[in-house]
Amino acid sequence: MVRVRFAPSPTGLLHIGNARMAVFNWLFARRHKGTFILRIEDTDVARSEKKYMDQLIEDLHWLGLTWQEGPDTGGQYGPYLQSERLHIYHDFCQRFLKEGLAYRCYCTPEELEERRQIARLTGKPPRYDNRCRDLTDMQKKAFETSGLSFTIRFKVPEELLIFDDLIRGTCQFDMSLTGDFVIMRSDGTPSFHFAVAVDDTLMQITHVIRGEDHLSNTPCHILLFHALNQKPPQFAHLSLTMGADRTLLSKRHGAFSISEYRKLGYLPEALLNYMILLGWAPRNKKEKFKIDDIIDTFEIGTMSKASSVFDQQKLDWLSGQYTREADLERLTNLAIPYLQAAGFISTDENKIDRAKLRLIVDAVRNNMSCVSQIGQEADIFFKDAVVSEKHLEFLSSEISQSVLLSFYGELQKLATLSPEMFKEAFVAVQIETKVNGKGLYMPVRIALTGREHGPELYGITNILGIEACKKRIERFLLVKK
RNA sequence: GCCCCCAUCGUCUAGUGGCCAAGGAUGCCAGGUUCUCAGCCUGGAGACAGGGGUUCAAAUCCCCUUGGGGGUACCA
Repeated sequence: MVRVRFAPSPTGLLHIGNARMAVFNWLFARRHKGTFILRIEDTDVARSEKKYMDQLIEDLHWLGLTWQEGPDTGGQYGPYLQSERLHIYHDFCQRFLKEGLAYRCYCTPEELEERRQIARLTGKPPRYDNRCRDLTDMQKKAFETSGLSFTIRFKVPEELLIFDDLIRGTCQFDMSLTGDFVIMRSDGTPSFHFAVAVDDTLMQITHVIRGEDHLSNTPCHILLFHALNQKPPQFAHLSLTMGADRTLLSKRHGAFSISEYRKLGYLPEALLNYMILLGWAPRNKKEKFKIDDIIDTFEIGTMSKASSVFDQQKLDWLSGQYTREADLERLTNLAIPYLQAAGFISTDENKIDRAKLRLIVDAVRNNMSCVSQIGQEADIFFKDAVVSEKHLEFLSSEISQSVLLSFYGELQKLATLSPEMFKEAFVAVQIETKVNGKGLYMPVRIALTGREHGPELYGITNILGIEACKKRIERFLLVKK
């Protein structure tokens, strides 16, 4: 039975890079019909906040991920908040101490820092020198009575540690370069390494899927698993995601938190699809897919070993694809808040003409890669054209005037204006004025929208309705009929 | 400095010794779609980091160099 976990620290908003790790854990669990667990690593009380945890859960759910065990869903291996597991780490630590696997270290952070500096300057590995490992009873007693605070360190054997990574193959580390590491901080909270090993053991994790940044922590964790009499899980270290400047993706690169993308109106399935594309390629080469399409062919071992650059343009392309195919009712609902914020429609849901809104959304969806762009695309339907000096001059020309006048004449013959009627009317205008192509459409387009670009004209007129069209044209008729 | 990981078009990738004078996607450029932008369709430019080996044969295996990334904490 496969059991995997995503174990974030609630110290900030969930980022694309981190979310991607969650996605692949989830994907792996689904692929192997296993259990996906959410565990919150909040032992760093100074930086952890409840609001980030809540946001994290919301973001993960929004992406469409679900877990079988977690702080919100419960489960038989809980609690799933490390801050509620402190006594567990404490007990294991006592056992380590009793069994001689760990010891108290009285070195102060300042001393350690100084020794690190010296090691670096002399070209030696900056490891802890294990000096508290073999204190004499006299020395121990002296430290005890002095009241100095202490950490607990794990005794690292000087051996060559070899392990197999599902993505990277065989990895080996010379542990003589590592030095005894801290498992309990002086404030009694566990270090990351210790908490992870204890929890992964107790929660019976079978596969640890995480970022490559943890690769060099892995030997330490394996040592701890051994000390816990636990067979280490299988490891899979995924390559990391970078920004355009090839540095690790971070806040500096812009809007990369999941909630930011949500606010921008990206569809979750598009984001999810894109995140999977980073580091993995579907066998059938179809880059736009539903999870169900790929779930049977997903093999974690085929993932890219090289880190990848996050490409906003490609995300926008994919997102545009999804936006074009999305259910119109859903898209319309998503668009409403943006149109309200722009002041284009009523904040009272009951006063919204939904039928008309659907037409508008449908008319402009081709030009959008995310829903927040609806405002700048759809404003032409809600306010009269603001015409520039240059356009005014264009509309005043003899040809433009003849087209506008002719079109206006056609409108007056009609009671309504369907796309078909519009096309017929334009044929009539074309015959009457002998103008065609750009010269024919552009005066009408600019008079109606104030822009040279936009959706198909017959769609615009259909949505505006005949009266509004007449009114907008009238503004630019120099000789009123 | 020390340790580890990595290296195919700008970007994401296919490629696991012959099917590769390297395929797809995105982005870019051009043409088409007899209104524009977008969309869609067609075409184009664009890469095996460099050097040594191994082999009849190397993008693929080995070594070195270079480049990138990560770690090196009482952060996770």
